[in-house]
Amino acid sequence: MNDTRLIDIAAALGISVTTVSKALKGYTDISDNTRARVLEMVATMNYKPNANAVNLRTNETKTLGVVIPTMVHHFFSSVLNGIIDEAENRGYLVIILQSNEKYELEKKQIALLQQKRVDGILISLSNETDNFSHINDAIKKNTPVVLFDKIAKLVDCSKVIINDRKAAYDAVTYLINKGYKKIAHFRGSYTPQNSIDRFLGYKKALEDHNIPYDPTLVYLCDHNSDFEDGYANAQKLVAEHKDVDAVFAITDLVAIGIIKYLNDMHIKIPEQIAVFGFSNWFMSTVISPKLTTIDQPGYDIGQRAAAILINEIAQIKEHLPVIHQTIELPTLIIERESTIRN
Amino acid sequence: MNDTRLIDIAAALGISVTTVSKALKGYTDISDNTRARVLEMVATMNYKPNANAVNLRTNETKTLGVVIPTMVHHFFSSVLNGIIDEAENRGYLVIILQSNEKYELEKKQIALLQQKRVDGILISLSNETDNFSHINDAIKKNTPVVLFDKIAKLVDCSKVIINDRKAAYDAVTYLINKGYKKIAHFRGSYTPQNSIDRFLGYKKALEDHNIPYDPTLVYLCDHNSDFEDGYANAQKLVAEHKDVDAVFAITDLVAIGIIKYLNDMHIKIPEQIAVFGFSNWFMSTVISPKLTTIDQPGYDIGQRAAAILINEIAQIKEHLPVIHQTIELPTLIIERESTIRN
DNA sequence: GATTTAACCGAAAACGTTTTCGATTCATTA
DNA sequence: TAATGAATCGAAAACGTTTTCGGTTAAATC
Repeated sequence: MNDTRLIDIAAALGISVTTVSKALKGYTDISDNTRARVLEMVATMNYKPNANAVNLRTNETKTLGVVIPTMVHHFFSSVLNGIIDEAENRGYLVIILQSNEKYELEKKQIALLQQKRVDGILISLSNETDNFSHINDAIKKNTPVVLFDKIAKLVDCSKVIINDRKAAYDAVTYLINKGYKKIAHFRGSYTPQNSIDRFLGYKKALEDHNIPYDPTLVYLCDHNSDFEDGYANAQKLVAEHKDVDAVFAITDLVAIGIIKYLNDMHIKIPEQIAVFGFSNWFMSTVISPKLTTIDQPGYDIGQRAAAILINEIAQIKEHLPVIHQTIELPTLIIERESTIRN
Repeated sequence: MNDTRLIDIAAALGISVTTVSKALKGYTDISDNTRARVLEMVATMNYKPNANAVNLRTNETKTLGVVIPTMVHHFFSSVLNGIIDEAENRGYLVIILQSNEKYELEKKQIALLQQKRVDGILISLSNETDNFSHINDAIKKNTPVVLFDKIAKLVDCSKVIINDRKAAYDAVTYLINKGYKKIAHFRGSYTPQNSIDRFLGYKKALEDHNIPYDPTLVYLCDHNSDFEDGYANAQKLVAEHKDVDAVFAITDLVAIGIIKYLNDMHIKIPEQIAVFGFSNWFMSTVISPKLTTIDQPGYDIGQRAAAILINEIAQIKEHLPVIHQTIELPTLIIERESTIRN
């Protein structure tokens, strides 16, 4: 345990701890000569500041907290990637916690992060969460929060999202323009905003193109596994609606469940039923047929969210007013085999 | 910023900071009465200890550092899941850093973690890493390290791995027993231990079953994308060896690249060529045909690695001798369509 | 009644920084 | 020559805890 401290290099140089500290922090009342000597000794003694002492004194940790529903998920791991990169570039480290889609756990994780005194928190809400007092509590205590992906409009903080409603609208419009007449929607549970928005986009697109909205064409996927939800509901769909010719799924995984079932039943995609996903997972290029989907820029979302958070941290530190912003990142239709009829 | 401190609740109760602290830490020289009063006041004033002050005083951070090649990867996100769960259960938080398979970055990340004074470090080595001084340096400075998955035998620390050689041996033996005669191997780059071991397992299985080892049947996949490596090398394989009837791939992703190419060429799997993967990603149940593979218990690996690390931290703290252990987690053949001939 | 013992509490130091404020030196100016 | 100013440096307090060690009270023992 050869941790050299400020006092050690001060002793080695025969000067005071104050001078050493000041030399390192760029104070102007230190001569170039001593500064050079300090720098040299720091290098030879391999001095690294004790982060705990610095944190205690400066009252910041240079650490960000992240709470996501689950980490084993292509989209979220992409987001994390963006967060970690941006944070590291700006001198922050990242602590990651999972909510497992549970409200109580999400609440506990945020409390943990506050106790660790992270400088800011990034959250994608759990599906269960419909009470935001734990978030507001953190904000009130001066810990800036940025919401991403699964957000709540009611919370007063910055947000980074995609326009789920528009993306869904575009997807369904695409299907309509391709000539599909009877389009089903496999939706997610009722609380998450993006689940609601994608449904609304679906409905709006139908209405704008004079296709009557039929609630029996909407299937709810709110069990544990998106994949199995897709598979099971595809079975119901085929049984209940002989004449359906396309499905817009809330998730690639749901879509892949659908494809799986249709393949198993030897129902031709897209000749008999077309499938449209959402997220553009890697997997969707590998499945057969390749899945048409919406590209959701996970890395960018993470990166932007971290950037905004770090800026707000800086503003709070300088007692500047912080203006919350909501950033909407563009999505793209990725057209592949599952919707292209010859 | 209403952070209540020890001194605040001491003042509210008219007692000393010492007494409050002791009451909270279970010292026996505090009366039941005052302890109760302290506990109550702590609750009403919502006191949370300042982690930085505690860390400085106790010289520990209750934080673990993790360095992995990449986070956007099913196996590694599973491992992280296991690490985070175990850590949280034992009162630790986790800082995650990526090496992007670069030695220099890996080195930098470890230095960062040391500076943050994490209590221990978990690493899966980058493919580039063939010098381990940065790891040994951390160990020498009394920061325990546990290696997992991509390890180096030369480093003196605990390790959690699977028996790659045996798993590969089992896979190839399975193929041989199924009647496959000419089995190719798509291997990984030359430095990582598990790449080497899987290759050796492949070779040994052939030899033990009197099948001559043919180096031209071994294809190197060491580019950026496993998937594309698999696809490209499958093309070469089919061109160069008309009579190959099975491939053992180092990764599911490589295997899926192979499947993709064979599907594109309308080469029947497994009738013409069987494919065997490695890792049991979720994706392998979704591809068509479903992929036979080796199940690699990512979550368990992470959990065990974290558990060992935390135990070693405790032992070091109590000045007990720590005995490094290497844990080998069992793997399983998951038989699916890509190798089952009718 | 004097002494020991047990029960309970607090003063103070320590962890390693950062930062304020004052002190010292030396050259410069009136 | 005395006063001013610039250039350097250091003492000390502070951040919020934990822990050692000693002190005080009251009950128990001789």
